[in-house]
Amino acid sequence: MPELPEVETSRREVTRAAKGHIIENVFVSDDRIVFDGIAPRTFANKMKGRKVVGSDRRGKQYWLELDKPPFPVFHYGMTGWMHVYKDKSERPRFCKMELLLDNGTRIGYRDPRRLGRIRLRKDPLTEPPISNLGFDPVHDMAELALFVEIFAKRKAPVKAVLLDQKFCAGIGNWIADEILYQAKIDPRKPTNQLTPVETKRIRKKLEDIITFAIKVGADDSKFPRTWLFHYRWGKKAAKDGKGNPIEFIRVGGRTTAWVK
DNA sequence: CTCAGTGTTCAGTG
DNA sequence: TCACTGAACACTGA
Repeated sequence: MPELPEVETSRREVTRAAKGHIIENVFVSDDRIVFDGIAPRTFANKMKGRKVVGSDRRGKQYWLELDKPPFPVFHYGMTGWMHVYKDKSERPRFCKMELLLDNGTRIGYRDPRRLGRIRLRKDPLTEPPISNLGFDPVHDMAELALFVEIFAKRKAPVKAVLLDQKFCAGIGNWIADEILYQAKIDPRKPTNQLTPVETKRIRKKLEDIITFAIKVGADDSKFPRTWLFHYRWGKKAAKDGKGNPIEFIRVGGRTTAWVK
């Protein structure tokens, strides 16, 4: 479930569990895809004995700050998630990495589809992939002027631009659809054809939706019933909260739910 | 058995 | 170089 609010919620849970503790042991699976640019064993060796002092995030990427670099950077892909538990027997299926802390807590990264990535960086903010990201709505929310400027230069469908992490870091498929549904804008409309008023609505909804989703810990049962989110998953004859039919089309290479 | 999926990357094209 | 599009990646579950 990992878009910005889900990743932020997970980061907070992991940080709460790990901050101030020493990593006593590390389990790694021999997965050369999920571990990107580093051998799993090397990763484990670098983590062992380190103390977790904090964490930070940009877009869908976050990292743990240790008492000395390099730091582990996590990206959940489509199916990655971090689990916190006490007993080894709770280690999840498809576990790619597990940190054992000095208080017995275990933090395990699970990723069945293996589209997530674990990396090691000395200074995550200044190195790829994070250095390639656009603004983060929580840390560096862009001014309206920047939205207008970038939208004017592009002609891709507005949904495709919202999904572009070089524009804005953290938006994924459901948030892009939610923004455009609430802003009442056709996802296929090229950004260079949006009016200033439409652009302003998009910016506002983007900020509101992400802020709210984080506030409720990305618990979708707490999302307002007016949000498209609750109605978009039933593929057949889906209707929104007002009974309007939801259409499913393909935009930006993704299934897109919207209401005319 | 087939296909889509809360994401990213890469090849091909303009 | 850049922007854009669509396929590829890898695997589960409907």
